[in-house]
Amino acid sequence: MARKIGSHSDITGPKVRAAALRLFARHGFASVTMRQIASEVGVQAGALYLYTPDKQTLLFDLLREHMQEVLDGLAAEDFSGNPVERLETFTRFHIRFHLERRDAVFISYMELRNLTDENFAVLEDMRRTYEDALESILKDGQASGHFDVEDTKLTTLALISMLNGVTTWYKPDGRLSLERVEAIYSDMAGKAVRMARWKRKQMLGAAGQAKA
Amino acid sequence: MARKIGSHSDITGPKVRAAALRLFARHGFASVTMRQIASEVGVQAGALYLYTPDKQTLLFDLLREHMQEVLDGLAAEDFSGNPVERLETFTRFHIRFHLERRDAVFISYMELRNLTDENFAVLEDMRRTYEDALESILKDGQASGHFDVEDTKLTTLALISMLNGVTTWYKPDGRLSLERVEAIYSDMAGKAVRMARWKRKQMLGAAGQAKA
DNA sequence: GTCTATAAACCGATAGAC
DNA sequence: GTCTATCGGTTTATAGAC
Repeated sequence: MARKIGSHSDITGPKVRAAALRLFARHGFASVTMRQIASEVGVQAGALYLYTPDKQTLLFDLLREHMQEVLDGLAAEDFSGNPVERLETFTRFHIRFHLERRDAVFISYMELRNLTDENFAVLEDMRRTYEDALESILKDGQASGHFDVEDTKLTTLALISMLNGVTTWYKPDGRLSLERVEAIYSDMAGKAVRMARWKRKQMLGAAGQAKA
Repeated sequence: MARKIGSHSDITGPKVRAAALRLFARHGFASVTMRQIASEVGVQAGALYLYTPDKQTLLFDLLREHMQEVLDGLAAEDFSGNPVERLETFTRFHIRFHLERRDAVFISYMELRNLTDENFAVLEDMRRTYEDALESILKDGQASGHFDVEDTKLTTLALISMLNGVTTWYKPDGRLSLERVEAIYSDMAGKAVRMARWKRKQMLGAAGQAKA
């Protein structure tokens, strides 16, 4: 149980990542210095290199960790139900989960170009996996007649952009509660893709005529 | 008409701004050096200070110039017609105009925090003016019964986020033409805010009953 | 595991020659 | 208007003491 004095690897490590995440989001990767991060943690700059081989890898690890959490969180959601319900589950999950990780979301969008090509490719794959989850909902809804979408890929990107926007203005103690924001966005997303009632009736009518 | 040899102020000035815009968008303000910009233009680093007092002012001038162009462009559009038509005009303008200025759009979103508080406030005012133009369309449509929006401010931000997203993935020689992208986005925006037919009928019916 | 000290390079901005 | 040279300060990363 005895721990060597001066050994804080399992404490300092997470503190380094947390400080780096916050500083990168606040000031940008390029303009944050290793000395700033070290100062935030309460160690000297040289000590940081016990926890990361270099500055760029520190950024990459933060972004990969974030994307993995997003994918794990999505996998833990309950996606039973029809496409309309699944879309609501997705939009509510996305808003809630991303609002809790605004620093990481911001960095994920802005600092990708500070990565090497290989590191970028890894994150790009993870992002695509996430987008595919939404697109498959749209495709299913299109097939079942719940949705009326011209282009599922484009619509996927449009919806995610819309949902991401919430991270740029939402304030936890602001005018609207999280529940209300989730509801409004979820409603907008639904309306943007759902088949209109009159159009659905028209199609059902045409199908009936075809049968008769 | 004779021009002093070595005098290229009216040529080099724009070249400096163009190079800075491209480099800032590509690599981020903080990681672009004055020497890189100078090299791109074909002069030495010291010569740049004939065209800007310092690096930060160079960024600010680029962003203010961009926002002014956006506001001028918007003012030149024809906003006659009902709210549904005006919303389409706005969305198509936004997509077209922003896709032609992707570097500036990207920087406008990411590099605001590298500005002084005063400079930031100037751009924030201009941005708000632009958002207000969209919100007034939503308010008018809400009043006229064309739209069914829970919160015009939030919806404004959501729509602009959605439209901005196009700049992150659109490729001029991609699968979809600009016209088609404009049409799909405009359609999605319209559906997201428009009053459903059945709901409008219900309201008109209720109004009729109230009269009787 | 953290410190101090330092290497090697680079930065923004300025001064003065032409 | 542009150049060269340079000042004063910063950076990432490493070496070695404790």
